[in-house]
Amino acid sequence: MLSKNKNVSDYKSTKQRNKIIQVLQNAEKPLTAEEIYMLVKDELPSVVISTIYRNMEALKSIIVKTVYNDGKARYEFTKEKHTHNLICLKCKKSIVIEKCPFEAMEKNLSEQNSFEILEHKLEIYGHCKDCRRIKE
Amino acid sequence: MLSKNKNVSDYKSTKQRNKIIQVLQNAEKPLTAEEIYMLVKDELPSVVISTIYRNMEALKSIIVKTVYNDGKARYEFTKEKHTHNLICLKCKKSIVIEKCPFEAMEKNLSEQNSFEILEHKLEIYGHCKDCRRIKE
DNA sequence: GTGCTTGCAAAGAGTTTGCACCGTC
DNA sequence: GACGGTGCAAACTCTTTGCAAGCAC
Repeated sequence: MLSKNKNVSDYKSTKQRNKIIQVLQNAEKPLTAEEIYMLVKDELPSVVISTIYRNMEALKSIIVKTVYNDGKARYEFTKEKHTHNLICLKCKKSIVIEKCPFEAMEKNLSEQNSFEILEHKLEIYGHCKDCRRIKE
Repeated sequence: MLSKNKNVSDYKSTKQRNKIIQVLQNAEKPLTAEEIYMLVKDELPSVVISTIYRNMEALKSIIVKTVYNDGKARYEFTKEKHTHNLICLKCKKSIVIEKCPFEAMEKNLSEQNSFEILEHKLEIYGHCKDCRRIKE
């Protein structure tokens, strides 16, 4: 599994791969392998979950993997624009924040700590507008 | 395993528990269960890793669990003061950021999205001062 | 003594991998 | 036709759980 500097167009187009990409494009939140699997399975009943995992690996260059605190990885397309999400703890929906709240601090932080910042991960958890109305 | 509003002092003090707490206190970074296990094992060779996991659960109220992108959970004491870390991708050391870069944005973000923010997770990855000097 | 805690073994969940067949280019 | 992709089954890693014995209070 060595990276050979491939880009996406080097890969074969299969019906599984195409459907996986379509599922991710239509997703309104990052999806778990299981979720992608179920959605792909709707149209291609014979897929197995290892095909999902192998494609996540193959499409690595255009997909971001984030492991949440429940131990499950979520996958989504890399945004052209760097964004973060407000993640609802009840309905699990996620709201995209266009402006990265962290950006402004990054330079200072980097200088103050002599630390070369390469990437960061910010997830914000709470209750969305809809779920705040529901008394638990 | 229902929470009965216990606090830490409700729990029995065992040599395993005490050693685990000591290990976490001396840690300079959040530790995996495996790392805690190995350190505890040095003094109590008979411990098993399930004891570590069960104590992480028991001490939940004073410990924060964070799952990194490698799929492994890390545990550390909850800081009185909310902090974040600069995590070095080479040596894995982590540098504490006292001032939360996110705090200032929180109120605005919450209002703009009608989202009740309950918690957030911010991890910053890069290379620390020491590791920047080393050519890979 | 009671009930939480531990050690041990086995089970679970999520993810990865070996292998033979299949499909794309 | 070559080679990457897929289905299937088994393996692996991290974490959780049932049970009986042990230990703290």
